[in-house]
Amino acid sequence: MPSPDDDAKLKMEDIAREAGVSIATVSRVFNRPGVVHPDTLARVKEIASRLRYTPNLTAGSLAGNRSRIIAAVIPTITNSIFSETIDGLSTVLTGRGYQLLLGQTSYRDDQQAALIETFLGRRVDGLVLTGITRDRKVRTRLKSARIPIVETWEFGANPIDMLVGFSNEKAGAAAADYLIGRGYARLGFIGGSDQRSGARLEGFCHAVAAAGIAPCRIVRIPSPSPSSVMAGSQAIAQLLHERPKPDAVFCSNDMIALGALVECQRRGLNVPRQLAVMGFSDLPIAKAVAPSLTTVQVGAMDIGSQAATMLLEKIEKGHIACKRVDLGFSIVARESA
Amino acid sequence: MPSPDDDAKLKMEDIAREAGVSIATVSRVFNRPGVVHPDTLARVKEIASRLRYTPNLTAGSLAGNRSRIIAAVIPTITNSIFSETIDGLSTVLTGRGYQLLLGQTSYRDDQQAALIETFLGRRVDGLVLTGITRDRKVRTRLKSARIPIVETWEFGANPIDMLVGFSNEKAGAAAADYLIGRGYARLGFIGGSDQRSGARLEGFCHAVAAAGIAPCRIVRIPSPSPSSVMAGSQAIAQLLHERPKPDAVFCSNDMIALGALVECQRRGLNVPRQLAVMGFSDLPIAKAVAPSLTTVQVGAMDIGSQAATMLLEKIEKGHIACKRVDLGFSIVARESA
DNA sequence: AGGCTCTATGTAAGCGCTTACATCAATGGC
DNA sequence: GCCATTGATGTAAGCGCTTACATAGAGCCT
Repeated sequence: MPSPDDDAKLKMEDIAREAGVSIATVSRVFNRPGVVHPDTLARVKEIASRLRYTPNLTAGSLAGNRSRIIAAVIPTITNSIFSETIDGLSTVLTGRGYQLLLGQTSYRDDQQAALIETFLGRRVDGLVLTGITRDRKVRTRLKSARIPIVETWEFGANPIDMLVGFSNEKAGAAAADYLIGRGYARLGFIGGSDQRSGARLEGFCHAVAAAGIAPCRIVRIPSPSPSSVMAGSQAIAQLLHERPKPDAVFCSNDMIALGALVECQRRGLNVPRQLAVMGFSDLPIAKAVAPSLTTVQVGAMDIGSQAATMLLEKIEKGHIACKRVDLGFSIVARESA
Repeated sequence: MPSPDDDAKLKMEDIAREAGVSIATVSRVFNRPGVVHPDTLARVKEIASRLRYTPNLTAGSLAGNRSRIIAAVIPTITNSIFSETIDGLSTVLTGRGYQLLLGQTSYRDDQQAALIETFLGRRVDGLVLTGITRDRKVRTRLKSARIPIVETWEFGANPIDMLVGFSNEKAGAAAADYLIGRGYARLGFIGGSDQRSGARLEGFCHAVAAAGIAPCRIVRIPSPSPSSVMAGSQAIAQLLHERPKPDAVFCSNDMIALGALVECQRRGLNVPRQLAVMGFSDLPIAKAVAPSLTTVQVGAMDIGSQAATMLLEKIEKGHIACKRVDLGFSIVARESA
């Protein structure tokens, strides 16, 4: 009968003894295999795997002052756009030997600050934040932490460190311009109440004003919403009460737009003839519904992979050529608008 | 001009010196505030916050042999059912002072094994796995790791440690029985090719056979599918070629069902009159679409929160009363079937 | 042969905490 | 008044690694 927890308390020392080398050499085998003699390398590896030894990464982190952990702070993972970003992040990180620590804020600033504090205490090697952090105190704290940080999902002038995203304002304006260009003249907007939806709304309204048409009708949904789809249906119902009725509506995400679509169908309204509906983010579902959803494509997953790539470059090289990446957006014209 | 990274290298020693106490006392202030004198407690806390001291959790983990990190391994975060589970997990863990390390397998067993190995090296306090692990080697490794482990999304007899889920087979059978009870007699099945979808299919087919009706038509979608919705549309198209045509179809998740719904709508087929469609998991969207989706409700988020709760109980008390929790499922009858 | 350089490995000093145990003063029972 | 008890704090030994520096041998040049 083998010891019940043989591998549990195995340490480098045990491998070193067995292989007749020093602890340092075993450490090198795992961290810089290139510098150890091929024979030694093979022997140590063989012994380690035979004994089922797994290096204690916590000890390694402490001694090496490098955790190989990246933390990401997002509003909520249940919003598909953020899970896409996390997917992109996670895939790149895992491929490069890093792990992902995940925190959700539920759109609450105090939660965000608390999570950041914990992650800094954990001595993560890098941090991915959703949106641009505006809180002065948090910004200061983050800057003095001196670790690579990427802010995402927005684009602006003064990131804490690095930035990957796009201009939500321009995207909102582009959506308005697209609708106006298609001949719609009574535009509605349905959006969340977070910062980024706000920016889209702003851009949207500016473009509407610039085109000299009537100001748009607005419905905003409280941020931690149980179901965006349902909220979208309700919001469109509200918008349809207005006179004159809107002939097109821009929704600040695809799920809301989907809710709008469904509600139109339920009321027998033809989309886009009687009401055009436009979404935002181009989730896989946008292309699959009928009528397919005209939307603004923003590469949610790319934001994640790009953020990971930048973080790793900065961590490993110590500096990075381009701190701000504008991934842009594009209008995907489909059937709904 | 303040030191540029004043808080970066602050340690307990600095706080202890400033407060005129020993390091041990500072440690107690953070870990067992109850045992230190109220005056001392207040003084140390004040100094720590004034100096912006954050304890190094990595050092704490090493010394205390407790990381306060739980790792979760899921196939992919982009599948809503798993992001709901992660949401449940994350919310409970954060509320109790734990962090979540996330890993995606993309439905690949080698990836799963590699992730588990890394997480064990990280000395996580607990592990959440998706599905029941069948690989002998991995099971052995996991058992000898002697940390609390919860397997999820299935229910069976011999978990590695703990288990929270439901019987996919019974759920599949229940879906078949429901459809049969509603008078449908030519049943189709569309599902993923993972273990759990397989179990649902099995239950479904058994129930169909038991009812003495014709065996069901089956379409299986390769597992890492870019879009379940699209795949659902394509699969239903395939199924509609069969003769006699199915009069009802059970989809192993709501997104596939949604794709089926859309395709029916596109072809002008009335749901449920010409074809009944039933989903699985009861995502928020199921209730919101038109026709609303009849589905099997399984509490994806509850699986996460329950897993977290069990893990923490076992970690903190050392044992747990009930190692296997069957969350069950229920049929939610709506318009589509 | 002496002195270089280069490669492979060993030595040992931490990394910043936690915690068992020791200490000491105050308290209370008898 | 003495001793046992309790509460608050200090002492110091690690936790399991990484890494700067030291060492030793091999190969090469002059």
